[in-house]
Amino acid sequence: MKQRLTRQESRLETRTRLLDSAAQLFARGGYEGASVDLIAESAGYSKGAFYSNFESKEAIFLELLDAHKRREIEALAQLLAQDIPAPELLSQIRNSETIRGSDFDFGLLSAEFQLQACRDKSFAKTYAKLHRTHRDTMAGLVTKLFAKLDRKPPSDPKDLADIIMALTTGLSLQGTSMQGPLRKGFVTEAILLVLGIEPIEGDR
Amino acid sequence: MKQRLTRQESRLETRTRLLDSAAQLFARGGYEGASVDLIAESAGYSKGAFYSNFESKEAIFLELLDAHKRREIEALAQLLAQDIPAPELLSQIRNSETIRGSDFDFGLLSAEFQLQACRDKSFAKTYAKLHRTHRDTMAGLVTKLFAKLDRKPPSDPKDLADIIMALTTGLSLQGTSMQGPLRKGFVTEAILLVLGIEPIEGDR
Amino acid sequence: MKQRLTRQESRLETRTRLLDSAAQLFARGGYEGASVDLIAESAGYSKGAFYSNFESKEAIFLELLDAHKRREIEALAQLLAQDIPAPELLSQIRNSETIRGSDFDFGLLSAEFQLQACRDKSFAKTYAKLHRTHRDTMAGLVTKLFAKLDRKPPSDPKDLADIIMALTTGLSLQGTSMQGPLRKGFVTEAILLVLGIEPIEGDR
Amino acid sequence: MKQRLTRQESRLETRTRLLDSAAQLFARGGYEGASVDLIAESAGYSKGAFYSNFESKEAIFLELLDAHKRREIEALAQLLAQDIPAPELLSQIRNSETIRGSDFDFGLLSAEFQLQACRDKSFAKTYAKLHRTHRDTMAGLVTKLFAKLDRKPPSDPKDLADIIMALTTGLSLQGTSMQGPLRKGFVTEAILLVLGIEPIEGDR
DNA sequence: CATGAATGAGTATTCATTCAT
DNA sequence: TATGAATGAATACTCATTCAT
Repeated sequence: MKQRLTRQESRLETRTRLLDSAAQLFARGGYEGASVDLIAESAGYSKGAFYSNFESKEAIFLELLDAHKRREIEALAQLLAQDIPAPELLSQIRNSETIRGSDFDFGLLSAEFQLQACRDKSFAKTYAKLHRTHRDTMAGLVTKLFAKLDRKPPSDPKDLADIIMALTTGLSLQGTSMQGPLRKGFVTEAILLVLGIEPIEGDR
Repeated sequence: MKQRLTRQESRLETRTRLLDSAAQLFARGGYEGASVDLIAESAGYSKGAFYSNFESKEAIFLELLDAHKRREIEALAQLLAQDIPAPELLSQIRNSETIRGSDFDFGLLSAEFQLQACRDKSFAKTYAKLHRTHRDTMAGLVTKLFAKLDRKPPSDPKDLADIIMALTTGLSLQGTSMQGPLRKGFVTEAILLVLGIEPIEGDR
Repeated sequence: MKQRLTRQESRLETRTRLLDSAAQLFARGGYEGASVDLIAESAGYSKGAFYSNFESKEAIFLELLDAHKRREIEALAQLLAQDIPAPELLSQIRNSETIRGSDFDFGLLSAEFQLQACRDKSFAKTYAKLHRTHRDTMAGLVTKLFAKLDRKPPSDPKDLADIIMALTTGLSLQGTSMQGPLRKGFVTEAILLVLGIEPIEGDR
Repeated sequence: MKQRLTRQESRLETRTRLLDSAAQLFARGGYEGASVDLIAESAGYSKGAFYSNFESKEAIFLELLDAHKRREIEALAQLLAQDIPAPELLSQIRNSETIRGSDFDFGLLSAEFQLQACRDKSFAKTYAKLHRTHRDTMAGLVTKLFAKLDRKPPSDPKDLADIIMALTTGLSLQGTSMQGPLRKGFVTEAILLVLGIEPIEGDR
């Protein structure tokens, strides 16, 4: 019969809870709006626990950024790996972007990251690297997509990737700052517009 | 012989200087990054002067937001009023969005506004109203543009307007958080892509 | 009839009180032992008042050090300027060293300064400069004293000055760490011993 | 065949290593400057090991103080026990005080002890007792020295002992807070000055 | 005995805001 | 109206200590 949590497991659980709390709070209140105290408390721990798991507030923020970007890249890479027809691929792009909109908004978090990167050199460096990786993966996706459609991309795939990412962040920011969430499928529609692809019937 | 400034004029000058300083500082360091002290000092006044002219830090931020959006709307309205050929109209869209990139970045400020609006109900309300006006004006522009080109817009002009605005903010954020400014004309190119219009020769 | 304190006077008073509190608390509890909170509170002000008057804890410490050393140097300089017979000069040396032993101990403060200087480069630099000035003034005193006594100093006056200062600090540290204050006149006696001068009758 | 360390030996080794680390760190950074974590880590153990061996940070500091003073007393006692000529005895006094200046500075540690004793009653008591023993031993040395030189001490040997000890600490503090170490032989020279003994040729 | 995760009180410092001048 | 001294709550971070493993 299984004992209580081992030390490793317990530490991992603490880390995870802190990361979850932090993600929510950063998304809701921004980098400045989420205090270490609040993060720790809302995860059910003391400030000390926070600092025994993360070097600083910046560190947890960066770790979150990293994890977020990795997850997106991962999702895109999986899409690329599949061998499915174009229309289905199209319908999946949306999901890779707007996943997990349930308890907190990744788009907002992303905007927050970028805003912070504008102001902090070391943030900027880390961010730039991740962004580049992400962008390249997405450019690959775009290339593949157009190959499947047997058409030529309307612009350099890397630029298209940049535009798609900017659009995602921008719409997310806009949607949240306005009222509720964006009209379902709006982001996809916008992306297809950029790519010059007719929206698939029934997707609107 | 010219008198000294009247009291009214003097007050206006103080306000104006404070607003200018605040705009620059908010753009550079974000809402939290610009302290009242700094704003006042960099305008050549004391904290007291600030509080004589504005009720709070939030108030000046809101006023700035208002002025910024109004200026954009105004610029767009003027574009609409002109009777110029389509190509020239196109080349002016960019400028209406990214003007004054010299000493501070409106795109960033806009992102900051939206982020702040996500977190503050009363901000959000003010922002939503302004955004709607702005969007509608831009939608009008889009409609007119397509009329001139004698083509059908690829989507609801209001949606296109939303997308253009999101794109502008998103690219601005992306550009600043990465390295230097965006490739010249990149924003325009992206907007034309969205609208399904071929980039004009020589604009790239 | 005099009004309330002017702003300048009021500010000065605050500064003075804060400096006094800090001096006492540093002497009693060391650099680390005196918190900014405590300093401010014991002076009857808020933490904010402290920071509106001093840039940092280090700053007030350094200012105290400076003032303390200046006062000592001043006192010695005045002794030098007088035209009094040797015996009286001798009897005054003590007082110049142990002044104001009433509410807090400068010797301790001095030891604290030096200890801190051992650990902080910028402290060390400031301290070294002050020490050198102080030492040179005291060396001048020693030279003059021996001239009056018509004798040759037993060693280089600068070395003698260093020794006298070390002795003062060391004895002060010793005296305080043991029980009560040192036996009256003990420091003088020690100094005269170093200088090879017989203690004057009645001084013991 | 040699066994592994017995439990006792292993415990002793842990204690010893912790004490060594602590001595170095206290000397370098002061009482506050050396954290339990650092002490343990730099000895190659965890915080837990520290608290298995010492009741508290204060306890290890006190134990260090005790050991340090005991070692000095022991060294002096051995000097006393020897039957060597005066000049050689003189040259050995220095070493008994300033030994082990290699990897960390006892003079500084001593100042730190005294400063701490000023602030903590129980520290003060322990310190006073040790100091008295030390002083008396040194006073014995002084007496013996003058007997050998066939001269009368210039003052009460106990006072002379106090002065020598204060001088040592004071010069050590001064030397470290200034730039590099003291001029070689300076402490000895100073002590001889206090005792009214001409520096031996070649010692300078 | 040793580990190291977690605690929680403590530290220096910042900053929007107030108010007597 | 403008000043700037003072407030006090908030913030990121440190560290001696405890205790389940």
